[in-house]
Amino acid sequence: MAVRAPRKPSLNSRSTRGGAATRQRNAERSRAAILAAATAQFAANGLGGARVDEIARSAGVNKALLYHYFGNKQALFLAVLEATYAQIRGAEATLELEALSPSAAMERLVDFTWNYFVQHPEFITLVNSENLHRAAHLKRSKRVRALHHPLVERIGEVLERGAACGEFRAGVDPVQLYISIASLGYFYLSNAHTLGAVFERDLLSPREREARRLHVQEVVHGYLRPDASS
Amino acid sequence: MAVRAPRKPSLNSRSTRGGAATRQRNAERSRAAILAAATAQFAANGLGGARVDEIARSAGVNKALLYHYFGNKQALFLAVLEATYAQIRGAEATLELEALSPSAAMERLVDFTWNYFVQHPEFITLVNSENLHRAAHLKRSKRVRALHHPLVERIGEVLERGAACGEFRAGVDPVQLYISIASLGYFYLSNAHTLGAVFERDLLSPREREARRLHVQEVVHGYLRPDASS
Amino acid sequence: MAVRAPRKPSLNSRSTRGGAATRQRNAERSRAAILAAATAQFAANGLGGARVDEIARSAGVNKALLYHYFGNKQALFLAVLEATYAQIRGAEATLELEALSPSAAMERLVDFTWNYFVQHPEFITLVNSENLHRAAHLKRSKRVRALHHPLVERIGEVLERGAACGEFRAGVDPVQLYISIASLGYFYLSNAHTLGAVFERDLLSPREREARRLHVQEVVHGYLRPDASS
Amino acid sequence: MAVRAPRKPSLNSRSTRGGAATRQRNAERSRAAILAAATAQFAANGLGGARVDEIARSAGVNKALLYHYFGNKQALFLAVLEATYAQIRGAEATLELEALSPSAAMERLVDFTWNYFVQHPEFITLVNSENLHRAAHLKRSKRVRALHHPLVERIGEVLERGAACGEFRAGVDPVQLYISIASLGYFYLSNAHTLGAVFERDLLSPREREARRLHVQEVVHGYLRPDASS
DNA sequence: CATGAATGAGGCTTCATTCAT
DNA sequence: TATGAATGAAGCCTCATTCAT
Repeated sequence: MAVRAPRKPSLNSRSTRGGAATRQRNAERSRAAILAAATAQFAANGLGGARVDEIARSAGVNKALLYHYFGNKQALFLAVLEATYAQIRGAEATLELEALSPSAAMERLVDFTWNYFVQHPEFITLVNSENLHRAAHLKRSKRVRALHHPLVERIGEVLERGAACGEFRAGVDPVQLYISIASLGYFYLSNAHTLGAVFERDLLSPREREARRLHVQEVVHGYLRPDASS
Repeated sequence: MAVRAPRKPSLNSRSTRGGAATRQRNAERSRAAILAAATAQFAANGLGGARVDEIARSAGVNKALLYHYFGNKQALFLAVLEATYAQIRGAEATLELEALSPSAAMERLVDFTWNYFVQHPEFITLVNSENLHRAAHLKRSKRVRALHHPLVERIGEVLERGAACGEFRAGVDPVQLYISIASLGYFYLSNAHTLGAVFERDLLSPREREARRLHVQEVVHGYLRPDASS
Repeated sequence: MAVRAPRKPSLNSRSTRGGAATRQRNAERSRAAILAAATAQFAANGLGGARVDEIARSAGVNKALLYHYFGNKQALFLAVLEATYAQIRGAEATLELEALSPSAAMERLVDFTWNYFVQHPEFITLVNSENLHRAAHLKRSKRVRALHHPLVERIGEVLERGAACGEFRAGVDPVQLYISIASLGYFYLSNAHTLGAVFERDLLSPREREARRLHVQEVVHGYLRPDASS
Repeated sequence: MAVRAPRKPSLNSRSTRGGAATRQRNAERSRAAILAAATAQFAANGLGGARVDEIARSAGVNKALLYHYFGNKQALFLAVLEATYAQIRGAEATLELEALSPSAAMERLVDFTWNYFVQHPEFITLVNSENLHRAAHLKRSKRVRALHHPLVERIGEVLERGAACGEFRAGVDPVQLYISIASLGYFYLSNAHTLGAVFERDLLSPREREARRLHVQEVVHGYLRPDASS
């Protein structure tokens, strides 16, 4: 009555063969599967709209396991956010901007950023969802903060080189610039649906997307080029 | 002696004497109260996160009345969206860009856009929420589409005047430009929480906000100024 | 997706006839039905063992209504406790102990207490459950405290009269005495199952119950009678 | 140089060399650890409220081991109950009541009972929990029944001696008396939280506890003393 | 025009228990 | 003897929506 009745042995047990290695591997695999499924679900529906049931189902595991590994929905969301930021900053770190001329470095950064957003639409929705919650989860994460120090430094270095050799205007704040570079792509893609609806243009067609990429390059380049009169 | 204070009639007190006209007025008042409450709630929590109960409560009306007027949550959300877009486009329409030099007109548009976003944070969350739903509601609204034709025309006119007199570069797509102007402010404000967390800067402090406004002006102006070599 | 789909009209609506009075009456009736069902369930299974589903089902109402009226399981439990204490103290208050001789008054109080416990076994389980939780709910209830002031006063008055006329020993603390009177019955009934099991006696048979009632009377009377030597 | 501190072997460390004997010893240790942890958890939360997870964790063993040794939660609960009853009856058996005068013997029994309840609060909660389940577990245990025969006999012997020498009234049922002795302490302690809340007294303070002990002695003695007139 | 009562469906989370080694 | 991985069932609670007046 008040005590839960003992569970009868289930009949659909999966008799996975394999040694301790298999178990171990499955543990990692389960965690990864949950994280991947959660990323997809949170991206598609936001934190509030995602369903734990659906995440577990599409990860191929039991809901209880999800809670065993991640604690609760919000902690899982934070885990997803951390993995997501680690991914973009990790990819970004391979750009080797130092090896390029300032203009070429900036062009590559702009292209990378745009392309990353295009190829990882989940990044945008996840970050939007986190902003709806005023970054409540991210604020608690030291890991994510640490990821961003090198980014700012690298951009600052490019700007300095560019200013020194006369390719760029001087006095540009690397954080402001990075936010602008991100803005021009992120907003376009994040708001493509409403913008497309109100301006009656399919902003996500390949042609329009390519046009936008060029436009962003032009805006950034146009802004950075030094004043004609100086 | 104490004079009894007149009882303030409740928003929709049924004790109001009067015929159809009074009833009509109360109806209008109720509708408006619901819409205002819904705007606040949807802005604060998104479509999925907003609670019909809470909207009704904070509007001071019964839930059933809300359904009576608006049908369901999604229809209410669309009503909020339409009102929200009408508001920004209406305010924008009073700018009288035609009366200004191209540069001044552009500056005013940029300032207006930035300031509007700052002063109407609900606009951003509402539009984000609609984008999470792939503009499913907006696509059904003719009203909103119509609101945007004049905007594009007006910007196009400024760009043409600017190109003609040499103040601006030629060949700029007004839609692309408008999206960029919006991007630079919207993204900054929409993502201020996550950006603030990862860059460890309070991007919403008055000082930082003013810095951003100037930066946006510079980016737009820097981009539009004609090439030095031409 | 993220937004819950609208509910289709249910087909099993109960077309209760009747005017506003019916509605009103049903509201009270629903509350009362929930409280009664909750009392039974909490008594049978304790706070932790009771099931909200079962309470709602046996009250003939929807779970959501239960939450609408009572907030949550614990608040419902407190409501049950308050009603339960009000009941016993209310019944007790009709005893008119002042109209009886001290001995007769005490006898009546002992009988009442024993009989109440016998006839209201739910009282015992509910109070036990609350004690398992260290009276966490009761401590927050002013209502219950107020109920007990008259009880102590009334017992004190009987004791004083008894001591004055030589029927009782002097210096008895009314609270200690009341606790003892309650003990002798409550413990017997509350622990009848374990005591019955270990002593191999059916302590709840009518004969044994009557024997216990007399025993309690004797213990109380034996204790209160003044010392022979004095 | 720093001398490396010897690593304390974990409770069930598998690195322990040795044959079956060692394994046996660890097994015993694990069983005991589980039983102790279970006693604490069941006492603190009742059968329904205790968590198998928590028991295993605080015993420092794996949950599966717990099931390996005890079968299931309810069987573990019974094991705890049996050990608990064995403990109190074992301690009681050392009282040597036969060596004392009837009055002194009774006083010692009352004191022992009270003190045991004070020092073993887990006894009370465990027994209460078992009563909530109508002694379903205990009824199946022959071991526990056997423990209680000597108790009844010993009390009966004291009562007879007391009646014979005129110290006690005649005709007292030893089971009734034992239940009353237990009642007066058990109920007070078991219900200290609710009684304290309603009577607004801290019944568990040292001073109040001592007052209760004396009161119980007085009640038992007052009841047992022979009638003055006879 | 307005309302308090009521509900079905589903959401997050917990828990006793078993599996495979 | 011992364990980490995994799960089915169920528990508490919420929420958009409808009913009856």
